[in-house]
Amino acid sequence: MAADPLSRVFSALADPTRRDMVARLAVGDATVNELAEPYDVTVQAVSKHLRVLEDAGLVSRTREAQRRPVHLEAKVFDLMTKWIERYQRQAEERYRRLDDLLRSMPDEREPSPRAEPPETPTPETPAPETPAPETGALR
Amino acid sequence: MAADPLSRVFSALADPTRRDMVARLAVGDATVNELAEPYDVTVQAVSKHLRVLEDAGLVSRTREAQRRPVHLEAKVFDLMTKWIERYQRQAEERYRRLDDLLRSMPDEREPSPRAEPPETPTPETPAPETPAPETGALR
DNA sequence: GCCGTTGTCAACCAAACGGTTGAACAAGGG
DNA sequence: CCCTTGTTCAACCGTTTGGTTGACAACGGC
Repeated sequence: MAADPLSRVFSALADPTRRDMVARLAVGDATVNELAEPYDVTVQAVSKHLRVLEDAGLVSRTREAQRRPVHLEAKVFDLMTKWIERYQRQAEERYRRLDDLLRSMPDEREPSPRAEPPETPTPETPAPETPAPETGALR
Repeated sequence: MAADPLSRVFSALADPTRRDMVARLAVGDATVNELAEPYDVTVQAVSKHLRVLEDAGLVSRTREAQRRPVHLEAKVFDLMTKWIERYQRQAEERYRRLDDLLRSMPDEREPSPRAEPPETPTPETPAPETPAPETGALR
């Protein structure tokens, strides 16, 4: 079972059935049987999927008589969006910088449209991962 | 190999090593060997990871002599953020509606903090998946 | 022209995944 | 009190995944 939370969330949403269940749960809480109804898999399989979603923190279950209503825990999404936005922004920023550079020295034999940011030709950059945020990433 | 693009992207980012490589590539393009250097796995393993990222559309490789510079294709992130935001919004909206309802009829024996949206008690909702966007999603 | 560098392909392996069936557990309702 | 309903646990099975080693293709430098 993937140790770090971010991996768990991404991994949980990597399955179309599970994404589908999240979509259903965004409409409202549901029981396991209700969730299983649209699919031609057994209830046990759905239960397993829910466990994955629960481990990822995307879903919570409360007991209510013999039923176990499943509830979408939407705030976990933030984990992903934060991660994604960081690198999206960073990539855009880099592109902008490169663009500026190419514009500022237009005679230099340009190294091809997509290249390293010149001030960091290809050095170590041993810890590219964001210092804290990423889980155990960097292993 | 996961058929739908969204699954491929989520799945590609479900691995910490691959997320790490994306983080590295946000800084600037890199060759396979450069990417492999921080890890104690073989170059072949890194090559495999890159293939996964490439299949997900997160990365592109161009030939440059015997080197194969890897480039981050940041716009694929939009696929995920769009999906996530939809359900995040939907869940918030639902919560707001439920909240309003509870406030508007304060005497009714409340069914417990988290429950179905009353106007949709637990009907079929046979196709919870977003009609178009999902799996065939944007594709 | 060969050699070293860079990267991929192929075959293999252990572990994880998504699914199944069958049994068990939990809580009401007759 | 048993029986039905709802859900999970356990064992098993085929496929996928992340990793390995070994061979080989492509190219540039000397």
